[in-house]
Amino acid sequence: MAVRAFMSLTKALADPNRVRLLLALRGRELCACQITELFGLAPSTMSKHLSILYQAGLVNSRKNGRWVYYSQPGKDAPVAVRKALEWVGEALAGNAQVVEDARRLKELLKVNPSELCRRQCER
Amino acid sequence: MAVRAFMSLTKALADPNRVRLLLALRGRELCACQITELFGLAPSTMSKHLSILYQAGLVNSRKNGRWVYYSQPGKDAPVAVRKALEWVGEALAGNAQVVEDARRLKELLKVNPSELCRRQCER
DNA sequence: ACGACTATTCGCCAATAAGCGAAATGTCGT
DNA sequence: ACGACATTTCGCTTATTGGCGAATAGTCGT
Repeated sequence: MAVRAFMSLTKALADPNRVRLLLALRGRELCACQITELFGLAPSTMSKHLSILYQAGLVNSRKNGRWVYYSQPGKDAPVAVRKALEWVGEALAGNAQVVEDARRLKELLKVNPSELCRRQCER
Repeated sequence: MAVRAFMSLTKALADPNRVRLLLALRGRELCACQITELFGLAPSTMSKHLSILYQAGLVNSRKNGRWVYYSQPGKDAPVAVRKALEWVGEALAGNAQVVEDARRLKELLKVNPSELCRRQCER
């Protein structure tokens, strides 16, 4: 693996919001607006984060109409990526912030995604 | 593990020089001046990099007189640290830049460390 | 105690990255 | 075709990081 490519991985992991997002994606895919709401950032900011993770190969994206769904890469992902996700997952297992994120996400999933987008527009 | 502590790991890995250094430390300890010479950076710059790696727990340091030796942490290191080093090592195994570093390091080890320090002063 | 020497800390500048809002892109329903 | 809507791109500001040289700290030999 080229150093340059590896750095896109490490740099992608060098931001708390992006790391938290990777953990939130365990076991489910999330729409961009759900992710944006979860972190309370501007949609444009979140989009940038997602782009960085995508470039690094740390998330997959799937487009369905106007919605874009992000998810963890599967078994077909490069070893370095799988290792990275494994490392992040193990290191932050049971972490307070991550647990809290999971709790808030659970609530968020009850709300219609369209409602979330509306909230973001009102800001 | 706290997110904050984990970020000190990921941020430490988010620089190519620091990652290359971690690989150079495999199997041997190196004195600060040897490291500085290997990367061709200013001593103060290298010292900063070493401090960041040390804070993150990714390197050990041992002081012997005026020299400070840096090395890979051992079995007693936290799991997250060992995992990180393992990940870096596997991802960049056989990488051209890393191999070249190893070659240059081999030459460097033939030179008396004091000579290296003198070189750095002349700059 | 003093000068030579290795490494680190400090102060500064340039480059990179995170954040936002506004504008642009692409998609759906009518 | 058009307006509403979800997301991304662009332009900008602020914060962080990497780099250097000068000054400081700590250690050795004399």
